[in-house]
Amino acid sequence: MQERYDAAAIEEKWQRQWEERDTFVVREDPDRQKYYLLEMFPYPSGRIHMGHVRNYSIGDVVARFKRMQGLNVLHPMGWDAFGMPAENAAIQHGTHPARWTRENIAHMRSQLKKMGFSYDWTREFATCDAEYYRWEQLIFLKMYEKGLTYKKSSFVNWCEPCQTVLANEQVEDGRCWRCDCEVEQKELEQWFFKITAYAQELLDETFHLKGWPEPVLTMQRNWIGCSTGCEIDFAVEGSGTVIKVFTTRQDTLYGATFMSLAPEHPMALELASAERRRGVEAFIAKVRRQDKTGRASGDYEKEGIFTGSYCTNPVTGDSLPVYLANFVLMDYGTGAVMAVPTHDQRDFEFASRYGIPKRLVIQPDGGVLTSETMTEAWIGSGRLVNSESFDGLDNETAKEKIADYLESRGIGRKRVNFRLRDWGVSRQRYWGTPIPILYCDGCGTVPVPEQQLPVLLPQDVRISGEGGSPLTQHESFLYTVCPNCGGRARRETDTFDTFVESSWYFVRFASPREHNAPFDRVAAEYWLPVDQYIGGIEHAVMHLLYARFFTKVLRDLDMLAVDEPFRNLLTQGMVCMETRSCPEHGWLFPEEVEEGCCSKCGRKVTLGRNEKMSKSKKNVVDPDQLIGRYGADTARLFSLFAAPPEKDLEWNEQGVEGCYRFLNRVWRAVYENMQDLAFTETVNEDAFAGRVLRRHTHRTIRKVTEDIDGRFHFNTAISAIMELVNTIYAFEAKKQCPSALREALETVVLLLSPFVPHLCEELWQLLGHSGGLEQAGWPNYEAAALTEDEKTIVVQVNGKVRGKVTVVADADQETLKAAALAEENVLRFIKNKTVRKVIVVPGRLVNVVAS
RNA sequence: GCCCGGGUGGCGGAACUGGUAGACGCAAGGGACUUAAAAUCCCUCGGCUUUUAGCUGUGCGGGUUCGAUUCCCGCCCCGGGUACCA
Repeated sequence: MQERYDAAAIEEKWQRQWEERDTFVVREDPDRQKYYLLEMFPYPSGRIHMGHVRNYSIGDVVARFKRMQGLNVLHPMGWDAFGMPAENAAIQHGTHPARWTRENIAHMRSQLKKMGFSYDWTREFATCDAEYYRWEQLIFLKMYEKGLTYKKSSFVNWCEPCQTVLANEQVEDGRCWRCDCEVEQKELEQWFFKITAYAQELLDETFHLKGWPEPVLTMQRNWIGCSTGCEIDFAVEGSGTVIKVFTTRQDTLYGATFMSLAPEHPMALELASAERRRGVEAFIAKVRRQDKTGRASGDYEKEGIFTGSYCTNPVTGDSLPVYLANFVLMDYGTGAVMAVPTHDQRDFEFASRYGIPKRLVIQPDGGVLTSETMTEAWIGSGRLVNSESFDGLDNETAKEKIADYLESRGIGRKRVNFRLRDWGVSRQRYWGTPIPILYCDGCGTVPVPEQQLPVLLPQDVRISGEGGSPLTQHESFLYTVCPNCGGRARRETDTFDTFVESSWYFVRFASPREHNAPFDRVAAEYWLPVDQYIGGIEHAVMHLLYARFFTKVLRDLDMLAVDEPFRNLLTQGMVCMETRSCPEHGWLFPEEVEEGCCSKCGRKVTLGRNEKMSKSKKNVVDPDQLIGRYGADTARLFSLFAAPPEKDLEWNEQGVEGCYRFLNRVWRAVYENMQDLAFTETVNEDAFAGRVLRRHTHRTIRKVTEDIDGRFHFNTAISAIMELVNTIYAFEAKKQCPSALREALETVVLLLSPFVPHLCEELWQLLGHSGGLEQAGWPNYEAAALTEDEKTIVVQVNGKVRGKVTVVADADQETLKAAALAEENVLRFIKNKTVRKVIVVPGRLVNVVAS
């Protein structure tokens, strides 16, 4: 055995062995318990960053742990390869998105391999493979047949000078990130998935996903946003039309004194009176210039305009002015809100601003509110007033009674409304899955026949960033023959939202080479659902909700008998690092800073706050350098030791140093004890020292097993192993207790192996085992080895620690109490006081209450 | 704005169900070994004080409790998401 720990040599050796022996290649085996472990696959941005290292290190610990426990572990990896950055790179550097993406994948694959992650690489695929996206097109066609996808118009961010649609992140303060021109809202016909048809089921199932973090479920419930209320008809005066509103506060209907509509409401213009029309048009145009995100998040001042029309409050008969208001969104409810200034704060402010009357209809218990003296809306409960026959009812009862009354009169109906909107999947972009639809002058919208799939994304395009998607100008792609009438047809040029690819990739991994269908049903039903899914908290709602939706769609298309895709979910925090900037050169990479100064100009560098690592702010650490200097095992260990998975992780180079030192310490612990381990005969094994070491060994097995399994407290698991290593170093009775020493060392190697597999495989072999770690299996602790003879109990007086007593481990309450009251320092504190009460927590503490 | 988290020494974090606050590691200081350095090993390490001990301390202000980092109420700050970044 070599004296020095040589990470590079060991890692290369074992990575080669794993590859040559297909160690992590799996297939379905009905006789073995399966375990499907999945980490969110990466976008191939160029190089892996510490967020990936962390995510995939976490996953690999679980994969290796479960394998050691004897499970049949599926642990695949692939690439979420369509998306905007590839197009941005094409615009900036002229590289074709396909080439850019393939090169990035090649580099990132080699980086992941150097980390020693235990993937079944035979299952790898990229979503930009036609062999993948063709099946996505097929699923779309099946959804189309079933009426789960449809077209409607909706608004997009539009930059007129660039002639292109902008993503929300490309809009900065309402301006285009490239040309800095004002962004406007443009109406386009777009494809949607009917996720709202699944709103109730998606919501109901959140109450059964026991393996998901509660905050994620809460976020999904709030996102789906189920509310029960009424749809109420308000007749427009002097016309035969009605405005339908949705409200959850029908108990305040008698207090409705105006109506507010979204500026995009289809009736907005027709309601404008002749003399107000120009003002209304100007207002609508103004709101269109406000970007969607900003409007929804209340960045803009709340304002509105009177249309000149009135509608009738169906219960009071009062005439209500109809306004357009920028804070009313067409996407929610009916796009029209009955406004009750006295009981809704937004309406209160709006009414005050525009001089609209207020009418109090709910009086809080014991309160004496009047509409004239109110300074804010009363949104709490109370009894109805000014509401005719409903006066005196508490408002919750009134909700029910008024809903019944509206239904009986035919002017309203009870309704459940979801905040969740249908999923718009059209993107006016090149680098995505083509939507398999044709438009024929004679036949209209025609789905591409299944046997003509895939609709291949053409490669011969130039991407300029101007004039929209190059597909709209690609003649041979654009024009084809209508399968119905044989006439000329034009292809859909929109591509899918990339969330569509990530909504079913976990199913494809079960049979990634299947050539006749999206997946092999038997394989998929063997592996699914995913037993443990691991990824960033930023995906808590959208990706995870879409994936759940898709799984249910596949089920209803009779393709897969699975209701929920992910049994257990772990959401990890961000990896952060401080930012650095130079007054001359802007953001700087860490390696561009020398002794606090910019390496380019020598100016003093300003340190910024800690932020999520991102290429744009250059606060990134390249794992390659880390692996080069310390090895993959150290990089893995540090990313796991520095913080628990769900918390944000702040980068700190010195912590890495410590982890590297620890691995050296483990290496030396084996190296230096090799001689002593050679003694196999048991000499005086019952010695007290040996029993103490064994107790620590078995306590560590229990602790590490509990920390890994289900709780993912890797940082404390590693701490516990460090403590055992410290104990081994301090263990003096090596010659007397060689088998206790061997047991302790081998336990360290086994427990540490999911974290630092290369080092541990090597040490396991050096310790004389030929079978490898997976064959060795995960150790079990012996309950008998854990028993203690004595325990130290804390004694408090009035809740403050005043002493400690050592008693036999199973001491009863009376013994504890007596020992506590006899403790010297405790006596000092209860002198001249009366003992009122003594609280005994067995095995922990005694608290003497005295006054 | 709305929804979801988080805030503990010089730093990362620990304390699992209300029961010793600061495990483990980093940094720092002191010492040993060495011609020297690296590596390694040992000791100290929240603050304050009258230092075998006491007071104080988990973002801030209250509350519940024998006892609160943990539970409740009200604030402040930071992070994530907010439907076209993935």
